Amino acid sequence: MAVQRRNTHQRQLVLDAVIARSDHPTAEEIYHDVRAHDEKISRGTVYRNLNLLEEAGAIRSVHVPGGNRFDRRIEDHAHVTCLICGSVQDAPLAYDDAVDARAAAETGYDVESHSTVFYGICPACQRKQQTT
Amino acid sequence: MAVQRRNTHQRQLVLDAVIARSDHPTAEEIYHDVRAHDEKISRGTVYRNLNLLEEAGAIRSVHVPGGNRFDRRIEDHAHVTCLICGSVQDAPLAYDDAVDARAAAETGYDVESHSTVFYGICPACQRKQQTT
DNA sequence: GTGTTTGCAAACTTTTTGCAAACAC
DNA sequence: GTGTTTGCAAAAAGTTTGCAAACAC
Repeated sequence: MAVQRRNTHQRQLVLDAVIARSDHPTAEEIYHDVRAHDEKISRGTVYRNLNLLEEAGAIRSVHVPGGNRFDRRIEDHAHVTCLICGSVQDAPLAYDDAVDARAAAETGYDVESHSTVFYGICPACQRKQQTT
Repeated sequence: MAVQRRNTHQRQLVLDAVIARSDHPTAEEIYHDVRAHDEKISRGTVYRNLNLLEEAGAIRSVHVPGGNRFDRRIEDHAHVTCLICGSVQDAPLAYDDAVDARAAAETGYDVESHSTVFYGICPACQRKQQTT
């Protein structure tokens, strides 16, 4: 059975902070944003709630070089990340359920989903490289 | 200009340790394996060389929940990871270059490659769940 | 000989955790 | 009232770094 969850002020603030951003923030960035609304909330509470909200399916996280990023979009979708500055954005890519079954059949894993990350250089970092 | 690289005993040991494993080891596991051959090598040296070898293209790393894993296979390919124990394995999935161009066109990023990770439950963890 | 690399240890970053008080239901 | 959640602070985990000695070329 799932653990019972209570609706606390702090949990709502963390969820709101993730929803307010479209740029896939880090835990530290969420902590910073939440502190702007509540000077007393602690880092531990932010981390605990990010993990609980992810478990509950209210938010998701993206694993990229440089750490974990949180995502308000909970449907399956791809991302692109910058190899220089680490920025993360949504990327268009049709989600193909069929490949999950194929991967399951060939690996023996009970596959639930998949995630694709594109690696490249973001527009801002491209401009900086040209200046070099 | 790329930094000049010297062929040290320690660097070779780290590379050999990655090549010797097919299970996508963590940095700590590589450190442990290398220590079996050289009691004096330090953690710092292992981390430095893993990063240098990855930069040089001799090995790759996979970013999954739970941390970074190293991979002796340097060609593009997919992975499957266990949501319970964190194990990582190669997964069969045709690598499609065309999607990189599409992602680049729609995001403005200069996309170099992509990586797909399947999430699921590995055979061993499936068996443990049945016992519950 | 020159410049890179190593071992060591300390520092840093990020995340988790124990506990008593505060809070949601 | 009962059991969850919070803030705090410490600890844990993972990785990086400064430096003098050692080493590769």
